[in-house]
Amino acid sequence: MTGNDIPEGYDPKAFEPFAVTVDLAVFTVREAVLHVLLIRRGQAPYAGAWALPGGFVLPDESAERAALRELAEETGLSRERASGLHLEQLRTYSDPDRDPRMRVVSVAFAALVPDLPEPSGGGDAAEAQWVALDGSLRSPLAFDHGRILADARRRIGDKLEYTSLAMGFCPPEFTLGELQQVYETVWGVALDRPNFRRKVLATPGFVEPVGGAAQRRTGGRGKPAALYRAGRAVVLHPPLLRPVVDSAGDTSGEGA
Amino acid sequence: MTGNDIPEGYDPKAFEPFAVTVDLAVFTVREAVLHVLLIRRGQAPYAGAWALPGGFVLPDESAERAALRELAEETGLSRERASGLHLEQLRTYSDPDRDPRMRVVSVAFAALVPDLPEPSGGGDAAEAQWVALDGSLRSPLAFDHGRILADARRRIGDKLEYTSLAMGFCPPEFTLGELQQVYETVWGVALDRPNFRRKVLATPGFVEPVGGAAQRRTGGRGKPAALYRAGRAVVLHPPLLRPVVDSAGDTSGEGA
DNA sequence: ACAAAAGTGTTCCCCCTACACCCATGG
DNA sequence: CCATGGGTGTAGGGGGAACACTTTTGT
Repeated sequence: MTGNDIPEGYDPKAFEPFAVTVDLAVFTVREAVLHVLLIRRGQAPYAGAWALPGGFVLPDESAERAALRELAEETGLSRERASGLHLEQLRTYSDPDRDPRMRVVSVAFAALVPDLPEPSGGGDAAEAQWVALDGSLRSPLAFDHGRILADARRRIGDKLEYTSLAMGFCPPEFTLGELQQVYETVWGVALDRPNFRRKVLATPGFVEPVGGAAQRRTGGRGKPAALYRAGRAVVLHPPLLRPVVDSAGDTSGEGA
Repeated sequence: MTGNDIPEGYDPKAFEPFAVTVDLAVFTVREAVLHVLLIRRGQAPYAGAWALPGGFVLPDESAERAALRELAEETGLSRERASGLHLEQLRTYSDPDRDPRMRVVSVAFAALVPDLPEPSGGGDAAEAQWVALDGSLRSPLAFDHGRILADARRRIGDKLEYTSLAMGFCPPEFTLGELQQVYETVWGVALDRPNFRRKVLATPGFVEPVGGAAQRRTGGRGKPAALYRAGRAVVLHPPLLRPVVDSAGDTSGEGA
């Protein structure tokens, strides 16, 4: 609201103070498995449990800025490199008792990073780790972070259909095979390669070929793939619809 | 984050307190024009300007609860009736100087109401008014509310494509013509009636016919239309794609 | 020579678009 | 009986799914 309905003579400090934080669901794809960056909690509450990285919003920064700062800290990337990553606001979680200690309102963000050479980074954050989302994560996350993570994962999957989001998981130059890997990993389905290729190339400016192609990347055999980089178009039209999956797929490991 | 990265001996009160508020973009369709519920500001800053209704999040309620409370207050509806309305969180706006007086973080919501018999409601809120979004609104909104409104409007338009959102603008029982009106009004395009009908009926459980049909509603001539009500399905699949509009349409009136 | 991965071509079918056409009611 | 809005039918075209096929590399 910002300004109306303020009772006369209202004093903001009369209210119990709200702490405002950001929580980050940072995703990457490593070896065809979706991973999230998590932190093992040291103190109570939820000592020993996994939690999403995050931190307080400082008095002079927006939630977006705080999220970017935290992203850089937790991944060990420089501010410049981090600002090139995809980072988007998810939604805000504000249940009065989501933190037993005090009133904390948290603005959740989802971030996408390519497979980093270093596991996490030797910077400020000590214990951030990539955790696979393949069902092996059994213990519930701290606070309402399980829900946040599930929401973030769903949002990412949905946006793959009609945006260039998937390239956020890729290095600056990538093959169409790598891009398809991302889709298959996030969605947990197999896609037809010829059709995938056509759809991705159908939207002008979605990906653009880089001239000097065919550098050998994935150690292996087979015809060397052409390299592409992300184009200007951020919306994929027509969208790349996810095949309907009747029942299967492992959505486990997030029940918190 | 909720709990990690707290500096040792951290005292939350050492931080400048954040006020947390909700802002509501409440939409309705009246006479084939999209309207928003706005409030004329009395005091500075932005005295005399239009603003979105909203208010503080109280210490013991979530943002969702606060939004519902405000929605009921501003529309004059009972809490029960209001809770039947569509109300969804949009995103959070947290620029440090979005309010010149103090640090205010606002969680924005979008709400949809059917065309109410009463203009706004004789309840608590004095001056809430429906304002047409047809380009006649020239003055910029207070604070960053112009941006919030634009974001809300875009989100609503987008979600019409693949959800049952449009029925939020309709009374409990409605004709397919009325439903089509909603789409055409929000999107600002004309749709082919036979095809609209088929698409809406294609998803089982999206709308369901109510037995005793053909009540005369819109004073008028023509064959009486069958009545439908919202079904259980909330996703429209396949989606009802918005025709590509090359250039025209009035998106004005929101530049703030 | 064979496997593996990239890339191209082609067929079939479904759905969407566009209209034409009938039905029911009010004036 | 005509205007108006509700409802059904149908021909045609575009695009996606499925799959066959060629190309280029490593072993």
